[in-house]
Amino acid sequence: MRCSVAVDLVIFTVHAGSLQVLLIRRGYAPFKGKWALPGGFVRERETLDDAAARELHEETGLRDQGHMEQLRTYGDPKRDPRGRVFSIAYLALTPDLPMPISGGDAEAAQWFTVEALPVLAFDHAQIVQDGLERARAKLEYTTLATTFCAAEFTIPELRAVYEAVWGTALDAANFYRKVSKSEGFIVALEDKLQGAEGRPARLYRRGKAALLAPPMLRR
Amino acid sequence: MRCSVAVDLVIFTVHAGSLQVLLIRRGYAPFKGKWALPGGFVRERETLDDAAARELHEETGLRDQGHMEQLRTYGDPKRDPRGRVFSIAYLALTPDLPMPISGGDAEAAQWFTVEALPVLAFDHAQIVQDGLERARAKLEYTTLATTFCAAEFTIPELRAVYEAVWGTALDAANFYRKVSKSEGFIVALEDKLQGAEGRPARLYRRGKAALLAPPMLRR
DNA sequence: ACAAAAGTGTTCCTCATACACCCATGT
DNA sequence: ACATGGGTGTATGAGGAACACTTTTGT
Repeated sequence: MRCSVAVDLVIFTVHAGSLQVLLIRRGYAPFKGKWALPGGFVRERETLDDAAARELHEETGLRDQGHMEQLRTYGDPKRDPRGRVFSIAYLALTPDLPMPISGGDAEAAQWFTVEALPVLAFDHAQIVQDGLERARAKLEYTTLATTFCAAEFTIPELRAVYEAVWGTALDAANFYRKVSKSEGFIVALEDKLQGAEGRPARLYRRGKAALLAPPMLRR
Repeated sequence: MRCSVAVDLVIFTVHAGSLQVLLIRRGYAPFKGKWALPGGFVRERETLDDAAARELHEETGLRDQGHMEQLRTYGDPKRDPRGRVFSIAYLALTPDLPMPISGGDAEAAQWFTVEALPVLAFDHAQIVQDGLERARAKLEYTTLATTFCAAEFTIPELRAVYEAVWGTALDAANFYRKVSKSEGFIVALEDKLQGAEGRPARLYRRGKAALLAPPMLRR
């Protein structure tokens, strides 16, 4: 069967207290001028993970930073007007970046708050939705929330990540206890973050644990 | 790029107190004579879900019974000696079936206990492993355990499913309470299962809920 | 001194675990 | 009667939610 295989990326970041996804404006048909997920075709000798990592690097300049995992594959025969195109979607979580590098065949690249997305090309609205659910679920039982933060961060910053991704308010006191007692989640540093209002918060680094035990549950 | 797209199925059932997976013995090269997951190429006008459902029906005779979901996609350039073949793996959970129908290009089809698998073709050992982990995790927070049971089942039978999939013993008393109090998980019937040793157990049917709240946690 | 935000103490409640015990059936 | 396994009662403890309270900074 004639077909092509592409990877598409749902790249999330937390910026200004809200969860944002990176979209590009398409420079060519089909859906020229429409917003879409960054992505591209898989090359001859490339694994899927490599293809996704390459696309992430082209769009954001990131390499070996943040987190990336396969999301799911979309293969409806009518999803692409050019013919049979299978898309393997990846989910990427990145720290708050300066501004996206719009390279390649995109007219522009821009971060959008997930609550206010434009109309998307192909089945990309569905892909973003699936990525959003995966990301929300993963914060519950993994330590991935820290990949949204810089190398050094405070507990209130980490809490802001959870609140942005889940769209809910968390009790600061209980969050503090839970996170600081969870084995291997975060490691305390000596320094404190100065300059902000109120009592300065201690700085932390990511711990080695990948799984959160006990998990952080949302209501 | 020249490539093909296939679906491969990890079909689990619980039989004789142990979790089993359906394998076929390959009738053609490559890996002729080796055990592998059932699967086949996706057709021209077929969605991925349809291709997986078709393969499931060909192998087991099942249609619209049990549960099926996409697992993940495997696309290493060297995973298939014939060339670039992407495989979209599906996870299927079925009730205890009579015997597999060995149709198509397989020499034989057979159920294997997951603890004693033969050497598998391609990267299928990895796929089974991933399916196993997904299935184990899904029993925790969904009601999918009932798809391993017949239409009518007892609570001890349901418990046996959990014990087989997780490979752990559960407290019968606590399991009973938890399962019968969980909203929408199972609905009680009037009948009881006769003929067994000890006090007869009441029969139940699947409830409408898809998610288990609160979840059933393994240690 | 006061506002603001970090961090601590404490109470209440839900739910998991463990295990003793009662119930209904076959032999 | 008694063995077997279904089903119930109940004590204990861990962890989540709520919120009052103390600490540390900037202005």
